[in-house]
Amino acid sequence: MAIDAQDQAKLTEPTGRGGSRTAASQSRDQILQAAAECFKENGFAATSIDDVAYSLGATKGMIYHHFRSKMDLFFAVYQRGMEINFEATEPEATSDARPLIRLARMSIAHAVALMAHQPFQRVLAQGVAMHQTGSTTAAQRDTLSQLIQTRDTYEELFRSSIEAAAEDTGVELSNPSLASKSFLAVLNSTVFWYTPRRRNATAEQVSIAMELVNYALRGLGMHLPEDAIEDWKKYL
Amino acid sequence: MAIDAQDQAKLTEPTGRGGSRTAASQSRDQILQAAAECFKENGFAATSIDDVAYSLGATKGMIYHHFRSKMDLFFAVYQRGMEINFEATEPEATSDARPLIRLARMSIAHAVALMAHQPFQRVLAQGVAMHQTGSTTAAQRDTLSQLIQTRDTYEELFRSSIEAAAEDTGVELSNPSLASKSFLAVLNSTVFWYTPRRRNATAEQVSIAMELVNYALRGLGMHLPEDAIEDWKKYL
DNA sequence: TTGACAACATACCGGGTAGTATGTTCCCTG
DNA sequence: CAGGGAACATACTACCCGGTATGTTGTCAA
Repeated sequence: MAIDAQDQAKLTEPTGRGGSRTAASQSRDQILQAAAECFKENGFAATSIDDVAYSLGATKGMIYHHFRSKMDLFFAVYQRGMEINFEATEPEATSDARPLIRLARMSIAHAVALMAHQPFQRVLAQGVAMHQTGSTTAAQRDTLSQLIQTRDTYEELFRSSIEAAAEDTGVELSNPSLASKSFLAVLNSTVFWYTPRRRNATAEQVSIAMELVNYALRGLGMHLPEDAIEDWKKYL
Repeated sequence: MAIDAQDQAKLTEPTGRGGSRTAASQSRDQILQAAAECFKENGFAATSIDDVAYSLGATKGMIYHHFRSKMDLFFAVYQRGMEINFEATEPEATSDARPLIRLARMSIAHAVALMAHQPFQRVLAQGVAMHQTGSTTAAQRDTLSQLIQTRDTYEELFRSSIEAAAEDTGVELSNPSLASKSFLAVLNSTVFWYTPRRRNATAEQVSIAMELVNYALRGLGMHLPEDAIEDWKKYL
């Protein structure tokens, strides 16, 4: 449902003058960005629609023109966050490099995306937390389950990559499930403490990401190969 | 302030018949437990005082008889969580074993305590998140800062232990701050996915804790020494 | 016996907020 | 140049919830 709206927005993008985006699509993006920021700041429950609208210099009516409910808005932000993650890691994940190289590159890309789009990533964390508990209506729980499943798929991507790398490098994983959970815990840890510096934040983010991946790989009994870093060195 | 009330409760504990606790102290503990559970389930903002009261089979008046405000209740739960952590790790932290052994034992104790008292630990995470943002009044922000400082002290305990172990084992930490953050991220990761099984959860928890510490230490370039495990083997 | 206080329950108030209903403006199409 | 709909703003409602004020019951000390 949310996907349809998104696709529709993309299809109608080239409308208007000079190839600029549709007003609707632009507004929607701005709302998502603002909502992500607000949800990150105060959490879903403590954020009012008026808060989001105010941060846009708009009113509640504008938000409800684009989203049916507060939950819908939250779901859209969540999905956008997942899109960001997939777009960041997919190019590396589908490459035909050696498993360890692939895993390392995926991980760095993931860690960098995490820091570059912090608000959305925090919403992802909140969404997972919401799912672990109870989120009111049955329909919402259904939608949320679908979104969580997307996230599970994403984690599965890492898990299989980890196992492939383990096999290729001859490493024995005593508990693959726990190992991949720990692995991702390290990569995702920046969500809780990282806040971007002034300018040239990219260099900082890449640097941190490399250190984290280095740590996470050592935890698995592997070592970060030089080949995996090369593409990122230009950002430092 | 909250400490005073707690100490007072402890001092008056031996009152009444048969050495049983004061009714007040007992009620307070029950409230803390129930509140931790509710905050864990739905988060601070989405949890109403009525929710907590209902889960106790009591009413709002009872809660407000023991706590001035919802924030006060939250702070008390937070502090109880910190007490749990300190009590779990302090015996190991102050031992005179070799640094690596000390670090390993502290870490296992910490990881086990985390799983054994999950609701409180999730409240800790929420408290940190609250502090990163803005939490209304100045007085609250003050109190919260104090509590966060307690947590910082706790993390510092680990960081110094990590550096001591690194020096003792001749390991070079390229970035000690990042390393300790990653280290704790692994230990704390269970908060987001672990839910206790039926009976004999302790064995499961100890098992998971050992695997996590194993991973976290390898990330630092160290290895979990056998001596550190022995005390825990009796739980398996 | 009394009265004073702890430990609650009940009743109530006021502010905030999700959601809706109804304007208003502007652009695009026929 | 209608007129219809998209893209909002304004106005309003109903409800939830934090906090308070007040009532009720049991206990214990004088």
